[in-house]
Amino acid sequence: MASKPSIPKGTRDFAPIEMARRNYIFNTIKDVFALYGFQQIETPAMENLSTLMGKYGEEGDKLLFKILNSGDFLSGVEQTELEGRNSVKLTSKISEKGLRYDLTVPFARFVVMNRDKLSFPFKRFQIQPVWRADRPQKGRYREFYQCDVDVVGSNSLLNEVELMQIVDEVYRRLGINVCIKINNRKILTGIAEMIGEADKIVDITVAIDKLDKIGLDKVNEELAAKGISAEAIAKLQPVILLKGSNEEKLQTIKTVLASSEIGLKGVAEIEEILEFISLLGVKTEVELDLTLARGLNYYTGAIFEVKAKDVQIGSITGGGRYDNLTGVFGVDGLSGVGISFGADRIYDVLNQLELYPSDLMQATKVLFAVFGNEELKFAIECAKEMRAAGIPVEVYPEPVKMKKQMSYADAKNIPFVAIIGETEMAEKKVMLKNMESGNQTLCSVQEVIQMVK
RNA sequence: GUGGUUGUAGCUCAGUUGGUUAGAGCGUCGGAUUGUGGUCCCGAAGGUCACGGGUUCGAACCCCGCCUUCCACCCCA
Repeated sequence: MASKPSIPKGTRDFAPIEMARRNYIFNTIKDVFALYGFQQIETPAMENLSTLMGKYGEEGDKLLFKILNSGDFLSGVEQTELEGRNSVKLTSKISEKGLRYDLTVPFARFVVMNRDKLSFPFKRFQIQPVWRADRPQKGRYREFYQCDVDVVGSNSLLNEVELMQIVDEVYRRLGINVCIKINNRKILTGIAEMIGEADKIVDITVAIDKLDKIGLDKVNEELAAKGISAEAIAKLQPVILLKGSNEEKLQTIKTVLASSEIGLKGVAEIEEILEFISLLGVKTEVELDLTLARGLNYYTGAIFEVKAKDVQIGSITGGGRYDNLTGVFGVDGLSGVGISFGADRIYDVLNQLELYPSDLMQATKVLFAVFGNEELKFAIECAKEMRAAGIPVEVYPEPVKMKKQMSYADAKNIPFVAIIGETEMAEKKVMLKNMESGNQTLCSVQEVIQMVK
């Protein structure tokens, strides 16, 4: 007896209903991307480990899924190395490929390898699964999809503005109320300078990013634990607790950062972006949030995060500007800005709010139900004619009991059943039943096409 | 990676201090109805109680291990 089948921890199957919903999300996003001239690319599921290692920090390296070399993967390993039991060292000998951890690093690699063919600014989007050997939780998987959209090779803030228009449009189409939070890494850097802890910028941002979640006291505790001076923490308080409209916040922060060149640059960038946003009449609420840091420390300019207003869930979209995207692969001077839509979380939000269009699962329009093999032949000819007219139809493949065939149509939410028996076939017609009303009429295939179109 | 939690029919779950043959609802299949689904009625099939050890006369239940689920950290989408 075979044992019960299973799938690896943190992975999922997607049944038809889930695929219909996921495709609805992906298609909505793709349609909007296309409106702004973004082009789709794909990269391999696996990359060379040399491409991936060291790009996500020490923690990230641990979370990479590594692929065992093919064939006799131990052939190049000495006995002493095996006995040494040094996993990290051994890994590099027996594995040279890994599953991608995100879409940004493979994209940077792609840009470097194809820079002769690309014209810049290059606007690309990419929707593919990524893998992380993290411990799964609700809404956290070992295989999940990212939807990345980036512009590389342009420093213009117009790119930031376009990305926010895209966010605005995508969520308008999906019917989700959201708030876009923005910040700027340069402002954070300026703040760190002003409180005299410039070298602790990463620790500071990681700590204040948690304000929403753990509260002010815990944030201050964490700051102290990271070695930030009490004086610096005190100076930080007014910034963390900043309230009011975006204009008021900007005024306050300008005075705080008066002597920080980089800080004021960040403020100016935010001001320019907000100006465009109001000029374009973007309807989504845009809020300047100085506690927004996004742990990733490769951001260098604008930072975005999108939160659903009606559902308690983490951010559903995030991103920012990162200078020197391709520097690690030896090509300097290419700045990028991009965002990533969290498809799995958007899926959860749409589920909770029941915002899916009602006809998502209604693909087949007509089911042909027959009483015998002769009728079956007639049915497949009718089906061919209807498909040629662009109408999705199915033929029940066996002349089983009508009850069974009707149930099938019902379960699959097919709106019409074309019943064919001896009497119908004699007239070269079908008995078309409307499954919702229960009414049925005898009609020709051409008439059926007109009725269900 | 740390600490906790979960697993019983296809699904959602009951199951007494350890005691005969492990139950229900939904779903599936069949019948009522030999040309008609979604409601109602009748019936049936379906289980190595996640898996592997142990304790016991006896284990779904107690102990150990292991996998899985979910939760809080860490980190992150």
